[in-house]
Amino acid sequence: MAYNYQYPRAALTVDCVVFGFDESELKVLLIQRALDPFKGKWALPGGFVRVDETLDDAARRELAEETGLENVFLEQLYTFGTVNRDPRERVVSVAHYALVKLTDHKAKAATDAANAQWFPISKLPKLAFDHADIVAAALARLQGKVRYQPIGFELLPPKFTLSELQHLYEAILEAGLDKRNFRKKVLGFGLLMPLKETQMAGRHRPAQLFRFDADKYEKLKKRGFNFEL
Amino acid sequence: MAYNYQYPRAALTVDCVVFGFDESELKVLLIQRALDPFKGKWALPGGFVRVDETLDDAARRELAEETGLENVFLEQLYTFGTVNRDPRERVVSVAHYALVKLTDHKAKAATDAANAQWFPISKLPKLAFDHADIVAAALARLQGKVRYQPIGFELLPPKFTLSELQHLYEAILEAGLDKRNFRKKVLGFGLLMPLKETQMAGRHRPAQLFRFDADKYEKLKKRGFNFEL
DNA sequence: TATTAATAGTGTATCATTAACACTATGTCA
DNA sequence: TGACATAGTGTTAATGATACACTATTAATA
Repeated sequence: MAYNYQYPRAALTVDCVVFGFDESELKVLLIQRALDPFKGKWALPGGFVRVDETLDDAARRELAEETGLENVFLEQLYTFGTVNRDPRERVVSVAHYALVKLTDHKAKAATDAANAQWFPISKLPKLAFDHADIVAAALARLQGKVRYQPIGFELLPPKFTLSELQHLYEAILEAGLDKRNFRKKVLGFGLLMPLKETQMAGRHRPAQLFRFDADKYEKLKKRGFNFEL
Repeated sequence: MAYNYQYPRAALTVDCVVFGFDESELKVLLIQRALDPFKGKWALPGGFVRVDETLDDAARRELAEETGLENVFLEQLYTFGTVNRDPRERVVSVAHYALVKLTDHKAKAATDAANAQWFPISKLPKLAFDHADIVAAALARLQGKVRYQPIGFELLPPKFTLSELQHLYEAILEAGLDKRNFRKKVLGFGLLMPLKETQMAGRHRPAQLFRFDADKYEKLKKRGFNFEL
């Protein structure tokens, strides 16, 4: 690898596909652009990487600045580097995806991120740049990952019912799941702790609440345990 | 996303983990560095991304320049962006991994890439920068990918025996496989075409040669066929 | 207070897949 | 022609996946 300063450099950004789950729908958080190009268009939250921060740090900083979100599940997805992604100059973007609990975010949404809005994944508006490609890649990754890693819990509140969990998986995988088989499988992992509370909701039988045991998950993961759905 | 030219920019490179397979061993192609830092140390082939080429193009160009390899299987792996990867300045590297048929490469090795050398994955020298991390990530990816996509053929000559294929998978997965179950499974995919030739090798029964049917694979892949090992 | 509506919760039987296992076949070389 | 080295081949048992239907509990209402 030779060093060479004579060439112009690409600009480096991070973009984030933020997933949330609410009312049986998978949603994505978008920002309305204030400046050209694509002024007024919806886009992914993101921005420039500073020379003194890692890619992960940059993604978290932009997320906090533009949406008020902090301490979320965040992973690098893919780096998008086609030459004309940006109409002005060469910009390479390291895309990430994040999973957030919508319940946490709702309070902050009004304050920090007036121009941020959740859209159902099936009804996204036209997006700026190649952001539609990035969302597609993120969804594919989420669908793949959810099959063998229990990351779905990042999208649910700390206490949830098995029905809510099943609806989440059905929304992500875009497929119906058998109730009995689903419960058998997820309870079999031993990562769901039943709480003493139940969730009362309207005119029907209340449901058992569970929480996800993250400590136990970490221990089992280290032993190479398999969480394939 | 706001544009801002006032900050210094990170330099952007690509690096490639090139895998090969020979004599029952998985190998990685390394370059001996001619310049400081890490002068004389072994490193991954790679270099700067130009403003008028995609990341994929950059990786292929560097591979051709430094190792003489062309038309190889190449995929983006992960982008490494810790702040002090490079002792001189901020450098973000988009890592790729490549799979090559060693038989193809051997002829070229002497001419194009005098300072390139294959190392068994289990006996790598100390590497420059964070290249050891990159190799580890590439190996993990290869091990994961090989379970559900028939990419192993990229590492074998066009004609190969089932024993060679099994040894390859054993080398990648670092695990022994049952001969009968392995043959049953891979032949069951219907992607291996038996040739009329056999491979004579030394003092034992000659083995049936096969070739991988890439066209058939593409067709089945589009229909969502599952190639899980 | 009996009925209805709405979701929670539960078990079994069949089918498909995976895992374990050992011997015969065919060539070369001494 | 016997020894050696690798190729090639099926069956059984265990495990995991799939398909499937009814009862239980609550709130609302008649």
